[in-house]
Amino acid sequence: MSVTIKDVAKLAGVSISTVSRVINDSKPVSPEARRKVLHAIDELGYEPNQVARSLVTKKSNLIGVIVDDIGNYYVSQIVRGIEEIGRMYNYDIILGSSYGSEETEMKYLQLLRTKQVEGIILVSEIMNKNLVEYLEDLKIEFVYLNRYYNTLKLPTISLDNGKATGMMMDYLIELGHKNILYLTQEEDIELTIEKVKIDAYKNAMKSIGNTPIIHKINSHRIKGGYDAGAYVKELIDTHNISTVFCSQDELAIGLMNYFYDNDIKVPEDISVAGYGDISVAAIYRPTLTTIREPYYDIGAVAIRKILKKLIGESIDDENITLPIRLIKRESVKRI
Amino acid sequence: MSVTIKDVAKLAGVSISTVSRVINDSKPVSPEARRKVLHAIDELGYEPNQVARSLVTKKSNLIGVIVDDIGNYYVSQIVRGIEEIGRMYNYDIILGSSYGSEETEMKYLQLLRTKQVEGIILVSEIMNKNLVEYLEDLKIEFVYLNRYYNTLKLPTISLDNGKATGMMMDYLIELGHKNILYLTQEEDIELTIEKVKIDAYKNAMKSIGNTPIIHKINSHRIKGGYDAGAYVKELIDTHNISTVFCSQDELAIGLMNYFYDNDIKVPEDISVAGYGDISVAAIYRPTLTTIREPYYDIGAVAIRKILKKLIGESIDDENITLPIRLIKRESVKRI
DNA sequence: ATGAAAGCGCTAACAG
DNA sequence: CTGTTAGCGCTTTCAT
Repeated sequence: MSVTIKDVAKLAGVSISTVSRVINDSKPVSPEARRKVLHAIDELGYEPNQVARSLVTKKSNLIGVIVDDIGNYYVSQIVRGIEEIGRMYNYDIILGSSYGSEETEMKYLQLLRTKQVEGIILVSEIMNKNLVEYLEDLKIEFVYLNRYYNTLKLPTISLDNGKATGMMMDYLIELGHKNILYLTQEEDIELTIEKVKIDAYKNAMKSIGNTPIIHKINSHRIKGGYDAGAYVKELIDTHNISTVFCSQDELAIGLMNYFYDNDIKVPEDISVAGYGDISVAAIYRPTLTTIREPYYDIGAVAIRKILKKLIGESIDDENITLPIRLIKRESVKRI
Repeated sequence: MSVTIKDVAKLAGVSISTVSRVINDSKPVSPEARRKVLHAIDELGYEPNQVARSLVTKKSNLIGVIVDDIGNYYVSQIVRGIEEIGRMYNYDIILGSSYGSEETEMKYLQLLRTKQVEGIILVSEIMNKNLVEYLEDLKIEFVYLNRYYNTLKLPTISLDNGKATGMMMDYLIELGHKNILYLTQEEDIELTIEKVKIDAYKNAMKSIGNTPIIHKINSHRIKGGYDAGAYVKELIDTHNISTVFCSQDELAIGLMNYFYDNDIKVPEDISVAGYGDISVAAIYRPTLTTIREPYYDIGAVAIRKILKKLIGESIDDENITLPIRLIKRESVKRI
């Protein structure tokens, strides 16, 4: 049996209310009584039972986080942001991974409700309509993060992906590139964040009087980039491409792997640019020129948004504009 | 106000005990009553409050997981293993990262106690003596996982690192390598898992009548491997080294980066082997020959161990021997 | 098979 | 400033 508030009260010779008061600093307590209570707590090694406390206060100090796959680098960075800021305000996170299953996402969502979490952050990669509906009329605070899909109806943290794409294009053009191939995943274009990026790419190409050359594949993984290699190589030859700009770093890495395996030198023979700045981007050789998406900050802002509703104005809003940065590395060379 | 068991009871026209019985299947209930209760639950969208339930049953169905850094690939794999198995038995995880701070580890530990977690898994990278003591006389089930240090007093999941090192050495020797440099991090050798690996390396070298050549550095990160590059290059030249065997993949990748940046070709000029099979090992070019440590399984076994104590024999023991595998890739070539 | 009632450990009026 | 008391939502005897 673990030690309860009663044991402390008894040992200290006061009532349980007094004990409660000192551990919560909720009401004035005489120095004498406080001393005795503190002593008793120390003596007994007492730790307040948060479950009991939650039951009465309705505050679990728990934020539920459902992610696609904690093994993904960008996901882990978001979680890290959530966690670090959460800890500052004494909130802990309870974590679940869905691995892309709609069913699992829903299951976790229900579960988190029963655990009385005060807020939910969802890091998803799929477009789960059921879930969107479910969330909409949920009384719990939540933020919906999705790297690929736009969900206009749900509170989220968004970045100016169009501007970022434009930055990269400006850079490439400045280095003398003209025939730039854009490699992207094909998805339901209307719902997709990719739409604005594609538009930005097209605009940039038009601005230099060039025709956009887009190749869509059905993957945003490394393997997808690799498998697209052969066809991309054809496009390079037939269209005199000097740079392949990939909509995700994973595609870029896959493509560079293909090039390496087929003796095509990056950036000597062809430049490659990515988007995301996943961890390998700086480790791989040649290092990958890319756009850095501030995953850590996205997580941090997401939980701030929730905490703000929960504990109010004491959260520093800062109205952070999330910094998207162009990271110049070795995979793109001047022509 | 959310809907409680009382509301269900009222609507169904039965007592709360009856409702409790049907949701827990704890005692026989007449079909008629059951039907009414189920209907009411459905009508109201009732979800039992787990906090209240935990308070009385003393079962939170929560496992606390404290990790060093969820952003580390191997850590995320362990967590994934913990989570997937936990979910099978209806246990959720509450996660905290310590980022190498002893203080944070301790803080989380206390916190998890107050949250009434039923078990704790610690994935640490440091040797936190205080914590080891604290854990020792804690009544909560726990497993201590540490990739670098041995803690004989604590329950853990251990691998045969010596055997794995031997496997790699046999492979290298079989390919004709004789002068093999072992690159490792220097630590308090007695407490370290590295000790057995170094011994295995030495034995293998002696078995072919060669003198061990070990270079110790004070890091197990990519940067450490990179920074060691210049000196390693000297050793290669002076000792006619044909392979550098690194005690961690991170060191191997750092070293290969150095080689790439200095126009030394792997594996043509020098072979490199790693240990761990972190995610980049298969992505990097050349792909890294290494030892695969079964991180996912380590997590899975860790939580199984705890659940076994918690729910008893119903957990399939399997007495899994964790598979350590030699992964042959491109970074090592036959001489 | 079912309901009444006690109690899990704690907080928050309420009365002094 | 302090103690008494009434719950929070649920499970679990104990009667019936």
